[in-house]
Amino acid sequence: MTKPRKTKSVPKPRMSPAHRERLIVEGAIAFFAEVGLEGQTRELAKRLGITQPLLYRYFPSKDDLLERVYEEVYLKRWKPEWEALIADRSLSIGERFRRFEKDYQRTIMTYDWLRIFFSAGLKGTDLPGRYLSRVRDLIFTPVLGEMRREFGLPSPAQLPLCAQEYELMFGIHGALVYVGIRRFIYNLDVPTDQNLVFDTEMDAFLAGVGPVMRRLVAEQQAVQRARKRKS
Amino acid sequence: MTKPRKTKSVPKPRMSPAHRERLIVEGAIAFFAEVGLEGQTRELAKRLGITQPLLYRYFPSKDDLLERVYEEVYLKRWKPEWEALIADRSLSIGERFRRFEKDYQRTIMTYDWLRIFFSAGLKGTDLPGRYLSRVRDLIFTPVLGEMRREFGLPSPAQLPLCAQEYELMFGIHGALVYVGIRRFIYNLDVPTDQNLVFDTEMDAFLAGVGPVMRRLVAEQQAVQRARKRKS
DNA sequence: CCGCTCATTTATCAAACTATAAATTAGAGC
DNA sequence: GCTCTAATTTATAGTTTGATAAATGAGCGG
Repeated sequence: MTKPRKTKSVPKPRMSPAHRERLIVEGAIAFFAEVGLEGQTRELAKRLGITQPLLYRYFPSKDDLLERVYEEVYLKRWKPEWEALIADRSLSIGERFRRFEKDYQRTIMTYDWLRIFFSAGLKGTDLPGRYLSRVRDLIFTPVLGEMRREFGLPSPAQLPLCAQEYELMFGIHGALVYVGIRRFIYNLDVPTDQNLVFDTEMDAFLAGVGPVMRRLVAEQQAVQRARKRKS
Repeated sequence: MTKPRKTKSVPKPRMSPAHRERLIVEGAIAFFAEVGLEGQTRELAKRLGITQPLLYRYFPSKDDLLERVYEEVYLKRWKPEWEALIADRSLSIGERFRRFEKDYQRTIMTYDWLRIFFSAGLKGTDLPGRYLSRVRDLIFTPVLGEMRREFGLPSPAQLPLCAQEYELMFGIHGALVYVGIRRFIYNLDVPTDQNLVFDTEMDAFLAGVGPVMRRLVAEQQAVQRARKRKS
């Protein structure tokens, strides 16, 4: 048992604005992830051990604080090295994609990342849209191009990537994210060995993607030829 | 332009409790799906064209109304015929599973179903957990059993289904649900031809699942043999 | 150790929240 | 038509919300 302190004895260290701001942002990430974006500023302040009006000295409004949270969680955690990895032809595209998804999933599969992402989506924010556009343009598009190459199929320049091919990418991506959804959104137990789950999913995907892409390309080419014949 | 009505001329049909209750429940489903479960009873009443206290004549509290919404959307939309379909050996298990997922996804891939499901999950409700347990026990378990059979692998009675095999099922399931997530939670455009997307995903899954299950079973058997040798 | 800056708190507002009690009135049964 | 049940509204209590203004006091520079 600790010695009883004098009343009101809690030490109140005065902080530099920079330090206090960091504490608020980090506290806000944990707080809004847990209770949702409708969480109340009073409750957040209580958890931070400060008063609620102090929040408004650092952020003009609750929405501004939320913007800052998005920036911190989604923009700052994006790794430019991912794009380089995809382009590295010293590995097979299957292996490159496997390594990318492994690190990517490790990055996003957190309580904070997933719960705030879904809360923002439900709220109607354009955050998920902007974020997934980036994934599609910077990752999926080059991956599909490399797969076309490795399977001996026409390059995207010769035969544009079709929606179905993108859906294949979103499919495996979604299958992997779904593990995190079950864990952090649905509060379910998922197998402890995430790597094993990951590899199993990825094996099944890589085993199936080649034949399906071949078929899709063949269908596209048939459409093209039919069109040419007509004109 | 319509003729100006007399003031207060809006006709106020008095409804039977049963009818009014239906209107409230259906309005509540649409309302909470759109604005989230924190949506306010006043706003809901306004949309229904009734006053807010009237809601409390039909439901003792907001939480009771929400419970009713869950029941209506999740329990009432479950189709017992799904379980029969899976058991029907006049079709290959691949075809049975394809047909199940096609109808299942058509059932759940709605604005209401998905958005309320995720809101409830974020809120901490056990709804997603209970619901997915049902899917696992009534669908995934028999499907995996049938697949073992069709691939000439040991039955689940001989060699229990392992977590990895369940993850394969959750994987394809998640890949398909992810289409709905992108559409209704993230507010993104997804390809208009849902059936084509669906078939592409399912083709890739069915092409890959056989080999992977064989490998998983072989690994399990190796573990079993090693254990037997030890004892 | 004095004074001033500014980090932080107290006090408070106006609006919006769930929920309840009492007053109203539509409409079925006679 | 009269009456009475109950569907519905008005009025309102009691909290809680995001946000602001004014008061306080910690701690640095001198």
